Amino acid sequence: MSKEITSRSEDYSQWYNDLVIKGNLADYSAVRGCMVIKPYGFTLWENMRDVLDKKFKETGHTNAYFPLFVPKSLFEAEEKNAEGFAKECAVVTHYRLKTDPNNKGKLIVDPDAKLEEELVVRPTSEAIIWNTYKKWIQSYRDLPILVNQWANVVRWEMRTRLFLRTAEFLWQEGHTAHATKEEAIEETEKMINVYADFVEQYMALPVIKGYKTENERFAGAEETYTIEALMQDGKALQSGTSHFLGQNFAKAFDVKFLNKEGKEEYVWATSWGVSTRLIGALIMAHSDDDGLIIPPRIAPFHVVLIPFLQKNVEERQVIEDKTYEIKQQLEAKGLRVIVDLDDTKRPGFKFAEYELKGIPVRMVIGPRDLENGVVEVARRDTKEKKSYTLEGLADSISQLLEDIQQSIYDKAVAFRDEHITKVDSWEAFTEVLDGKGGFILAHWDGTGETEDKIKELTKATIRCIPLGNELETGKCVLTGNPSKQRVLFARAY
RNA sequence: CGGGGUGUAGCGCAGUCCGGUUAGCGUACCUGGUUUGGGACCAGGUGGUCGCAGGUUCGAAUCCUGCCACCCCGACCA
Repeated sequence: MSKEITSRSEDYSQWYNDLVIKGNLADYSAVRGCMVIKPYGFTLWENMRDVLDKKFKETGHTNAYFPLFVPKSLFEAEEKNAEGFAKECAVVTHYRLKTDPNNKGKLIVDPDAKLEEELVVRPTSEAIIWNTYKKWIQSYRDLPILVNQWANVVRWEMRTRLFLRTAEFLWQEGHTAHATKEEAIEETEKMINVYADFVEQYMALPVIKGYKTENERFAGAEETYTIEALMQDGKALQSGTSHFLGQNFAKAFDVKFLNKEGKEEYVWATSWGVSTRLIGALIMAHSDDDGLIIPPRIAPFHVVLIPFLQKNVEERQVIEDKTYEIKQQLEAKGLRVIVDLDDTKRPGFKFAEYELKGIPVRMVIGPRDLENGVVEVARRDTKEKKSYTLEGLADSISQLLEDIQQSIYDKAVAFRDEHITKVDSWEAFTEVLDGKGGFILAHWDGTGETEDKIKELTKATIRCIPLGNELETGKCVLTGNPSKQRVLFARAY
């Protein structure tokens, strides 16, 4: 009806937009390229954030906060990083507005209030953080520094998409400083594993861990690790990255420490981040033509209770009481529950509404059910309906939620596995790309030129060189030059 | 930034080509009633600077000029 959503087969992009908007996660705003994350969407983000934050703390990190603005001179210190972000930076040049003398009631930028030094709105915080770390670090005893910040960043993208690419987005960025290269690399790997575990176990989304080619690497990094997820349209989505920054930032910001031998050395660095983009990944990986499908572990609500309210006041009260009793039982087990008592809407309407919003379990409570000591339970992922006895209900629902979590994951794994194709010829490469899509494992001669050429010809990029990749001699799928291993290609968001 | 499209009630649209009473339809919303196990029905109602700014005209949603925003595709990117 009014909330009808476009089907995936009809228009995948529109389907995605419909889910975000009509599923109540986010909305467009008056600011170009920026979105409003609505309460329902933000609750989802908070749930994700809480799990990640706990994992960061368990791995020894603490939170801090650094400024939104970066003086241009600091920003440009690490050249490669600065160059990489230069063309998408918002820049503050003035600090005051004034009334337009020619047009009362309107404001203009006061030309007399020009900043001596322009401020870059952070697209990422390495510069301001390493400028700070310089003050914190003198000896090996000051290391490691394991800091994370939850923040907003701005990247002035030409083309934006809700959650996937907006001009401003929310993320966390970890920035660590270490005494040795080995320790920094270990940290980089540790954090990509934290991300992979989170995404797989909580978001029910299987990922492929790997490292990026030089072309795809973060500007200023020596090595970039990535987790790559697969969307239902066969395109890959980079879902998190962890960078080994070597001594690049330490050198740029002159951050040295005295080691145990009393010798001065540059500090080794890492940075790692995931963003609200993960919500986009979640939507595109799991949802269907009826709406969102959200894995229970991060869902804003686990269960919606829909009582069938009767006209008769007494009967009505019985149902209502029972509904709240069930709510309490479920909440006592730690479940997040909402009750819908709105009797201006009919049940069918509500069913569709909560399916759209992706609440994992719907429970219907009516007189017919109560007579039999049961409630009707429908799971969102499969739409399967079943009666559950009231006895031990909270336990059986907890178990059901676990089953749903697992089954969403299993489905995504099956889809992902079906969409990893090994190819050995250029014909097969393009055929798979244009046909079933997904990941392609193919030989590559290891040169950036070949990578660029493949991208130019097909829009496919090397998503990563999988961790623990088997070595296997072969011939590059494009050039026929010798290759030591297969790498993972895909078209990507 | 290039190509295409859209902008009229909260949402979805018609009307624009060919200017002419009071700008219409669906839905949502409000009131009352009947309903309620998969998107209810009847009756009555509220809601509009027709994206913005100029211009042409007796008269502009409609014609002209400029601008803005958003969507889709591309280049760029997380």
